[in-house]
Amino acid sequence: MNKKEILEKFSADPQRYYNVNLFEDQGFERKSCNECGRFFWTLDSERVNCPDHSDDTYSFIGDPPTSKRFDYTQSWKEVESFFVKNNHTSINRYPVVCRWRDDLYFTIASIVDFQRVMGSKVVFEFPANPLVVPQTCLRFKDLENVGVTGRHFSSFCMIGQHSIPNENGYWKDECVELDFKLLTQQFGIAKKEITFVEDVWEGGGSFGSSLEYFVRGLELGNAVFTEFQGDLSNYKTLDQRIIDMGAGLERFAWITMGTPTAYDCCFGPITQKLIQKTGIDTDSSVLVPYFTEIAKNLELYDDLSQVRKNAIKTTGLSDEQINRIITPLEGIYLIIDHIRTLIFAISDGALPSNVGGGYNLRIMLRRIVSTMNRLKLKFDLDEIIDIQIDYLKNTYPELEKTREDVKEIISIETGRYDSSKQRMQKIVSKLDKEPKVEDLITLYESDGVTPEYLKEMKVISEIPSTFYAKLSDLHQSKKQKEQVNLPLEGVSDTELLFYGDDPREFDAKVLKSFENFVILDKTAFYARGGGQEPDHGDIGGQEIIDITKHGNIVVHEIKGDVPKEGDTVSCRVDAKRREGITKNHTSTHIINTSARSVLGSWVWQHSAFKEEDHARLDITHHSALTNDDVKKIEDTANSIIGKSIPVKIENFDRGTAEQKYGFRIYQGGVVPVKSVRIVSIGDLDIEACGGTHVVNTSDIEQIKITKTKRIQDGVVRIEFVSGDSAKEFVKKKQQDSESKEKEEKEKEKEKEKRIEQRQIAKERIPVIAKSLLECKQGTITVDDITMELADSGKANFCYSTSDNYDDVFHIGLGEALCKADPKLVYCGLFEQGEKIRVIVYAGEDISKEKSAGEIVKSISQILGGAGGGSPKFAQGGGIEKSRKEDAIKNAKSMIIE
RNA sequence: GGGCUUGUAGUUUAGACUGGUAGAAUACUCGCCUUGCACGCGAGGGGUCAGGGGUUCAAAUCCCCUCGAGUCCA
Repeated sequence: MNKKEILEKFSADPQRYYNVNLFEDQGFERKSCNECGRFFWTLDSERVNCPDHSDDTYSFIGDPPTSKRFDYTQSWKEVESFFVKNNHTSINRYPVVCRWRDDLYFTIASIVDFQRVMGSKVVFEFPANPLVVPQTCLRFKDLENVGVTGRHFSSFCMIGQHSIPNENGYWKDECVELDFKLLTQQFGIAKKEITFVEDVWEGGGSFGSSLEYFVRGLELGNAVFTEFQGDLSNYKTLDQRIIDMGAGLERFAWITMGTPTAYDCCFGPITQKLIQKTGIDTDSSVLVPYFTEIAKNLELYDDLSQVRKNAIKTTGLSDEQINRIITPLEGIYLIIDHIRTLIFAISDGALPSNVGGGYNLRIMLRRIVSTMNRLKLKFDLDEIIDIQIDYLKNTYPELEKTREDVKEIISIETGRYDSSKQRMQKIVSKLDKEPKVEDLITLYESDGVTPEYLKEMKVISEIPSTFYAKLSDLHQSKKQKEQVNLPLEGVSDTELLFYGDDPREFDAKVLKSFENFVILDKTAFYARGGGQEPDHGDIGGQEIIDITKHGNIVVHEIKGDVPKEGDTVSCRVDAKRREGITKNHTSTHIINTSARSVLGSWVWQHSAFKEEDHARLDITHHSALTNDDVKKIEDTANSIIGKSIPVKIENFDRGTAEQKYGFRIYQGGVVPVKSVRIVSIGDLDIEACGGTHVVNTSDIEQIKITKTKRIQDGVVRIEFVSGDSAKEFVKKKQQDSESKEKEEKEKEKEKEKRIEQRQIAKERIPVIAKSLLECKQGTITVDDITMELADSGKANFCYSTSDNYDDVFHIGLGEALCKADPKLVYCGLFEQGEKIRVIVYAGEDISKEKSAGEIVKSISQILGGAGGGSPKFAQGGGIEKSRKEDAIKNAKSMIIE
């Protein structure tokens, strides 16, 4: 749908869409901008242009329009007290990690808090009406702008003012009046300063008119009146109209403070502290005109560097001033902003990683580190985190709980970046020529070396324009989820017996049957869902293959013939299997909470799988688990079992459950139902869960973690067994460890033997060599070594067939002998296990004539094997031990001839 | 979920394509020289080549599996 078309339509009928009581009462005039033609409402008779094109745009910098000054914390207190005074409920912010919506990773607007997706429809659930919320929102679209433009943040506080027009709530007139009063009465802004601009908002299949309110060119808020659904050619009024007013808290603070940038007044004491530390001269006669120009120019150019260039030109700043003041300030703003976002994200359970939204967090941390490196800033990140949390907890006290966890994650991630940079440098240093596009893609895909980094390191001068096109070609294959369409129309919902008496045997009426599928009026068979595998059993004697849930209808797939519709069938659930699965399911909850308490608050369930005899739980965690971690988690889990805690199951309205227990309940993901089933193990673990559970933790008897594995960056898989399976596993493990111990002892012995052999070689070789060489002619034997010496000028031959020595000895002896007598060929044959090995050493003078390699080849062949090597040294072997003597004879004939 | 890279003394690594005695630097220990304190010379200890399996007479090297580290994409 085209936004422009809707705006044209709405602006053509201002009486219907935009004129609110306030405008009538106060005498606002509706005008059209001389520059762009957009319609706006003002009390200022001299104003001719819309806020984007007015002369007073951004003139609040250095000259705020209010007599009062409010920083970030105070601004919220003002907003909150105003709305509370006017019958609004102030509610706590929702997590920035948007766990209640599958299609969003982070919370991007305050209205998202109250949106729940049910099927393909978005419904709104408000815990109060009207309400106001200081919602931290994360947006990564304008990351390049952060720190530079003076007003872009990677996370910001959206003041959400929401109302449903009914007996409690209100519609347009009251909304705009409240916003006007907020600005004029609470913040003391002159009425003439406020401009309302006509706009529309559309998204998610619904749309409505909106009024954006500006003061001196700064958009403070946007009141959206979500009213219609459908598209422009065919729409109808929503059953549930909604006021969605979102205002930027940072901008409220900024306009009252009039600082050069919004960053100067929104981060608390940390900004000044870092500026002092760096020793930047914050001369307002430089900063105020510069940042005012930046703010004004931002809309004029697409390219940020152009905006910057133009502002520098207009304000006449020197390169020296830019390098000394502006650039370091931009860096400081970026660092503080990014850390604030990381604090919120990590506190709410997100981890920097290479997947999904976690990648944005990793990028931000890397921007922080590389900015510090580039500007040679030496900041203590822990200190920045501490000061920021100290400040933020005035508004968000919950951040205190995760203070240390945030530091831990950031320090781990910083370390990872350092090592990955070293790696990148190493890879880059190995490049011997300028890489082609193909090489760049390989470097990027396999080694994580970005072309930007290569450009920075001056390996390439420009990023080839075809790079991104080629890259995206490589990743175009898309997977589609298989969707099974079953003829389920008109079938009524299945009564779920496993939430009630949960019988193992029951009779039920067949509502529908087709192919291999049976639908009953009620069932005690658990259908696949929530990571829990389906039950086994039989329906009317026919074995069940699979059970799935389609909406509220349970479909059983069976082997063999299906019963007739209308029949009553007797059903039996495989009790043993169910018991195993049930224990494993409750164990999953127990391990999840144990892992969280052992590892840290960032641990969430990523996914889970429960079978009869084994189960696995994937949790979010930054590193692979150590043996110590595993042991602690297991011990914690078993102590929970030991405490015999009852497992309580209650049903709640979803909104109530969220408010009461928080978003920790969504461990298993979003629950697309109005009423949630809350499974709680004391107050240790509270989750929304539809699975089957034991009555008391003691029923599980024992939990044993069998294996852990890092399955992707930021996710660790824990495989475990519980109940009888755990007992069996422990027993088997003990047997294994006994046999392993034996094996290890043998290994140890072998090692000792080797050391002993080495010692023998060291001691004996010089003695043997000496006594052999002392003899000038004939045959001599020392310690099983036989030497046959010929007249000078001919080859000398020395051999051993003793098994008392190993390879180290033979090599050592051969080397020693050949060094002393360059015309000697040494040949060692010895048995090693099932095989026989040959080592031949040839002296310097003789090796050209009688190559060790050739000799070995020949001998090995006789022994039924093969071998090879260099002329001076070679080795080989075979399997025919009995032919040892033949082999020596052969060698002798080859050498002496 | 898919792909790719990678794992060798305490540390940095060579050797892998082409299977054949695991080598160097640095640190460490000892000795000599020197006695101006990041010097020179010599000797020595230190490696389950991530683990397991396979092929082979022979595997750090080739193949498979597992584990760890890293990275890109979805």
